[in-house]
Amino acid sequence: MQRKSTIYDIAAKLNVSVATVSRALNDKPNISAKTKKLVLKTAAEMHYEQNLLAVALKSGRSQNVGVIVPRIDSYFFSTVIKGIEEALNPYHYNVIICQTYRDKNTELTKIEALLNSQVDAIFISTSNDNEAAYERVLEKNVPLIFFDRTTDIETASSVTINDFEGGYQATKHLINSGCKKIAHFSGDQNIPIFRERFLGYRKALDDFAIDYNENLVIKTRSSLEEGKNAVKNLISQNILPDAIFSAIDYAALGAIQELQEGGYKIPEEISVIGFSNEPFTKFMELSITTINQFPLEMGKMAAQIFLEQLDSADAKIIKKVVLNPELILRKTTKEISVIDK
Amino acid sequence: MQRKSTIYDIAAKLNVSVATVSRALNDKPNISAKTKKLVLKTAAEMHYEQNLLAVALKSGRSQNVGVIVPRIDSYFFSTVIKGIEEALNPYHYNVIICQTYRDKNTELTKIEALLNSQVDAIFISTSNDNEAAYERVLEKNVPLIFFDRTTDIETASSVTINDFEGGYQATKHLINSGCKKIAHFSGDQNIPIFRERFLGYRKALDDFAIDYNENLVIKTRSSLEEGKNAVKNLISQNILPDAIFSAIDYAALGAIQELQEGGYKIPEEISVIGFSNEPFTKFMELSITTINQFPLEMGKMAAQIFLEQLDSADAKIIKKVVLNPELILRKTTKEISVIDK
DNA sequence: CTGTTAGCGCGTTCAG
DNA sequence: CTGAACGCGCTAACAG
Repeated sequence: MQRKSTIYDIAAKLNVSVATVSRALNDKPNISAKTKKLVLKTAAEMHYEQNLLAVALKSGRSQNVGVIVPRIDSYFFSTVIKGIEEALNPYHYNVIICQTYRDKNTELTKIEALLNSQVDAIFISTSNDNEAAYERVLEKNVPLIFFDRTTDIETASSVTINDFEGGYQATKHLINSGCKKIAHFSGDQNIPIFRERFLGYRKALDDFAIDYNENLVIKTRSSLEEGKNAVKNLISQNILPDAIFSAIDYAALGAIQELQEGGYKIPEEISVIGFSNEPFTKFMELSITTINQFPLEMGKMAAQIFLEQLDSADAKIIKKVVLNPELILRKTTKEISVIDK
Repeated sequence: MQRKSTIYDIAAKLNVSVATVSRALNDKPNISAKTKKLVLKTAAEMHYEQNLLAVALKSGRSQNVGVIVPRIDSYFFSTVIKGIEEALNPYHYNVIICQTYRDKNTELTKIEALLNSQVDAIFISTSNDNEAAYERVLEKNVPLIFFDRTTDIETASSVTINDFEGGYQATKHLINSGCKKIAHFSGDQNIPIFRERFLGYRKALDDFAIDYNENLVIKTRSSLEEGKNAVKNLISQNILPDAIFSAIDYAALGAIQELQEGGYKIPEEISVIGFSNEPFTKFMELSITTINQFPLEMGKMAAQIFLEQLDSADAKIIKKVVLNPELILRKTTKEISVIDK
């Protein structure tokens, strides 16, 4: 194989110094047009390519950023990553992806690994509260940007959606379309985003003077099965509602399937709203009403914050961006029958 | 902020040389247990962390690999990447992702960028034939592993699925379940994988003595709309078949929706098979029969090949792995009515 | 306008 | 067992 050529090789060949070569290659001043042209020409001939590793070591900037997510094979996360990649691409950043599977220790390991790799920023969707590690990242002055889920750290930027508002909008729509007994399939209430969706649900009930019934709130994890079980649960208790707001699309799908098997008409007898706008919600014969979390925009926004922090030198600006979710009306809910207040 | 501590800092503090520190940190021989312990202790106290950039520059290995895909927000690609990440994780490699949007020039740019970043390997799913660039990668002795789609380059490894076999299996199943007039929604026939699927379809027809009718082959791109249009096309020509083998899941879905709107019974009147096992195919009320391409395994296998090449030092071994696809039977096809030959 | 040289942080000969 | 010194490839400060 042919060894990679360096600026020394081309300097030797031309009998000039490496500084001159560097100047020519990097379009720096203080060099005659003639020698510059010559350097550029022979560099091309020798198939010279800059070793970014050396540049990184010298400059202290690796032009790599790390993105930490639970998993990458999910529409939401891969789309956020897409957004980050697209926004950072013009600035020649590479994005390194890390999966944690929601494991606290794995998350910790990945953060350390990225730090060791000298990434210029870390984007993270966490549910693990590795506060100490986040502080360490910040201490080293590498920008830390939370997305989707965030923590209480004041000094880190974040991009999230207003989950409370999402829960509120979903519930309000069900009420406005005539539903009066609304169940909620909640995620793990220890996780802030699910807590917020639940609180939005509560608030909407309050605002429209509908009594809260805790028996109608069922904790479900992100799976089709849990949605089915939740419906079975309601049926067995003989408290089937006229609407379900599921904080998780997959659980909404399970609920719909279970209801259809039971012969219930959707949305006439029971309306269903999911959350996240997973691709399948659009493709169903009975497409599912759900909440758009704008993952692409979320990724781009997060990248944008990082870029702004770069510009502002050391006066690091913290931004807490909260995106507004969007209710996407489809076939599992009825038309609005009440004037929107 | 506190500056990152280096081996010089800890050497100074202990009044030893950096060589000693390095030896202690890297568990090398020729060092007394006592000083080693001391170094390790103070390194921890000073929150020392290895700068992988320096290690990389020194060793010539960055511990980064690049993965180039058309887009990352697709189930297939994100799952392949997941497989690569999981397989390489234990060996402390980071994976850098690049998107090309199938643009030839973007692909070229990304390859160069990865090379400049000194990645230890490049994994790529291409449809662009940047042969010259691939050769350059190989010349620099960085392993190049194609997955999903490959080229004719002899000296690069690849992991693909047997698309011909996939097309054959799908068509054969339709025939065995009693279908006699089978349409094919093909992708772009200039792309090898689609060409192969088509050829598998042809071969199955031949093997079972069914006449080939080119009017039943319709070129569709990867979208729901194109599947709908293809069905409309067949109906308008009055040559509606009793089965459709679509080389693309999305087109299969479009076909199903159009057929259902037209009041046709699936699979009784018309069977449909897709290709790729996109997540939505499983979730539909009428779940879609399709072909599993084993993306996770594909990623892991590709990573495995890279690891093997590392072990074998310079005697680089080329591997061309072809995975066998799997027919996943669901509700859009009928039971087998004929003994499988 | 050009060349010399000193690091960036680390691993690794080679002496001792 | 330990230390001095070099080099990975590049940029930048300083001299000329």
